[in-house]
Amino acid sequence: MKTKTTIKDVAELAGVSFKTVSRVTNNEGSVRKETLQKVNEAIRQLNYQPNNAARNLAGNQSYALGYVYDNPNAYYVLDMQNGILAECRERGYELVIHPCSANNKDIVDELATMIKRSQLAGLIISPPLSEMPDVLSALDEMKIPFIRIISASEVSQGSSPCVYINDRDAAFDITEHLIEQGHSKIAFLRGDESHRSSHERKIGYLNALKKHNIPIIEDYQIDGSYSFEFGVQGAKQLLALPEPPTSIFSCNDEIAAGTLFAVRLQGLNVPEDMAIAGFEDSPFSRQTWPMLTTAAQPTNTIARKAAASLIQHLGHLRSPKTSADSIPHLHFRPQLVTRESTLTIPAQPQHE
Amino acid sequence: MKTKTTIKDVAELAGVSFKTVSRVTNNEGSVRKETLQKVNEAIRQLNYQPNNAARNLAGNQSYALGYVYDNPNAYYVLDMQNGILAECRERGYELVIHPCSANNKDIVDELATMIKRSQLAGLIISPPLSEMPDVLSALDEMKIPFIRIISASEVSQGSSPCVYINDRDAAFDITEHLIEQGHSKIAFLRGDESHRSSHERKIGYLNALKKHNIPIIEDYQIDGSYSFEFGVQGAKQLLALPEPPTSIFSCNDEIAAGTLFAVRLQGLNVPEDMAIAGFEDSPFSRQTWPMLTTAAQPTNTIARKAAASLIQHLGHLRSPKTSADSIPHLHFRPQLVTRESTLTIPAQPQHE
DNA sequence: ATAAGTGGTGACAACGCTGTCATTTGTGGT
DNA sequence: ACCACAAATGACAGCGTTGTCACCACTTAT
Repeated sequence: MKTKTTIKDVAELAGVSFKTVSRVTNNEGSVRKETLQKVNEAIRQLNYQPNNAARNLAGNQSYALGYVYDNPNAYYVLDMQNGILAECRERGYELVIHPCSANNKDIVDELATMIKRSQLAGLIISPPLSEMPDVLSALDEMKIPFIRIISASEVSQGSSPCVYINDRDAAFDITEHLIEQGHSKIAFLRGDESHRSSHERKIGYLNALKKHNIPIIEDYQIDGSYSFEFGVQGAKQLLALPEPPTSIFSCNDEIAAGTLFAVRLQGLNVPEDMAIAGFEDSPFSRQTWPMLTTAAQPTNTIARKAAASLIQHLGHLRSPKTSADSIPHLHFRPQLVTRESTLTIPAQPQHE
Repeated sequence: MKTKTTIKDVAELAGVSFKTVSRVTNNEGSVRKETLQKVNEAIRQLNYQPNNAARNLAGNQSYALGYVYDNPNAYYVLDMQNGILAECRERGYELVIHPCSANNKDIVDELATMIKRSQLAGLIISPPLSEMPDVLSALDEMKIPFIRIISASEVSQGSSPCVYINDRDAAFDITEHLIEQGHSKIAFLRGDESHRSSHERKIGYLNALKKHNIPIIEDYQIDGSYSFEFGVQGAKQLLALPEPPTSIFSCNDEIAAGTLFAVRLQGLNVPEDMAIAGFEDSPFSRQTWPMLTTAAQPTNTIARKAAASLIQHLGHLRSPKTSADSIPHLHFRPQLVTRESTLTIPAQPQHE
């Protein structure tokens, strides 16, 4: 790794004091154009990279974000991670990832320790942790800035900045799509209790039924978890009903894959005998036969925007002159993606 | 975040000099038991966490590892990541993840910049980057310690420390399993050219055929990529042959899922008309119908061991007295997991 | 001409820790 | 009891930055 080039080497080459170099690297302003150019040239020549450790130490601040999650969905996590990372790289931040268990009793202590240890400047939190009141209040108390991704159809309990995912209306769209396909016996397999998304999606489902005056049947609604296994089990339960549904809206693609599995195992055809829809547009919704109708959300973009928003906020904290102190709220609504698993009437022109 | 507790606070409470506290936190030895207890007690009481920035700066070293990957398999990446992270947390290291593109022309520069920027102490590299000679030699030149996960059946080109995954013999096992099920027309769908694993698995496949004196048919071997789409396309190609195979060994589960999809689309039954095996034991090998026979590797454990090994090596670099300077080699052999997609003759007792 | 800014720059302390080396304390051999 | 030597501890100088404050060279207003 050659001999380390420090700020002083740059200063010498540029013929200025090392403090001036610091001014340049930090965009502090009040540097003459001429000087600025000399310094930048020197930086380029020496391929100088400020030492983060020294920076953090001297500035008593940190350029590291944390991503906290507890999510079984590998695709989702990786999408989030990559999105955040892209933004971090661009803005000169580090990313510390922190997988953890939401039902760990000491989750709050764990987070506190981790924030301290890694000297984090801010946190990005995805569901279900982002929806746990005790975690949020603890974080508030620690006075660590954070942004969270949550499932909600509208801005809710004021306080902390959020990225809102409108699962409710997206689920409404899916249900309405099933109705348009001629279904009135539509079942719903709900995901984890602890994820607000599962409730939101259910509300969307119910709203669509109500709007179209379709009777709501208790037996068609089964609560479970975001897993393949539940999809299998839920489908079996539905098929055993005296009057089984003709379509099943599963709360995510994993459940839907299980549903599909079980339905086909019974010798039924999809979508003719049973239409099946998922949610999330995870890769394996495209790897089933037939492919699954689902709702797509731009997870990577969501993550990037969340990170960008947080970083911007941190910047404001540092220079209190521009006290646009609040992080703006962001909204996303997953988009319906229709595929073979629900298309009984002739397919309309597709966009995929 | 309260008032920061520093090493001096601890020293004062324990009634020793702050250097002694440093000795304790760094396990330097030559501290009396009695003193050690006092200090530890003080650390506990104050919930003291050494400041990493200061540590790195003063010691001119770093407690951060990098995980470099370019892999489309979310489950694999996350497993690796979690394994490494577990070890890092335990040993007081940070983890910097670095997804990148192996066919990026400037990959070497990119890594150099990243290593410098994040002040990394060592690297963990997974395929296919871990198998690219130019990347390795560049890393060697930078003198950054690293450990890599590679596909190989035996210790090869000496140099840098590796974790060896014996894909070859595992593929042999799978092929032999198909043979035991009565197949002699066994096709092989190979994954990416750039992943050595795809070649190793093919060699294993060929070895098994040879051992059992089964003729090797060129048309049964198709090269492609580790993707669902290739599985679909490859299967179609095989089924169009004048004399199609009776079983297909797909180079990983994703390909196998595609294969399954295409085979069933043709109205064939699995495993009766066509047996299908995958590789990797990724979750969705359990989410197909029927479930896929595959080979399982303990990715999480592999990752942990790799990280542990690297960290140990870094420790040795610091204290050159114990100059066990070489990182030991580690070997893993994926294990055959038989499931319905290949079981034509009555199932033997299962362990899952 | 003189006082009062203002933008640009530099000197220097401080951040919390590790490395080095000097110093103190304890131990065993005589 | 004494010395020699090792073990335990402390004093202090950095590590590469940022923050603070002082300073200088100009303007601009008097």
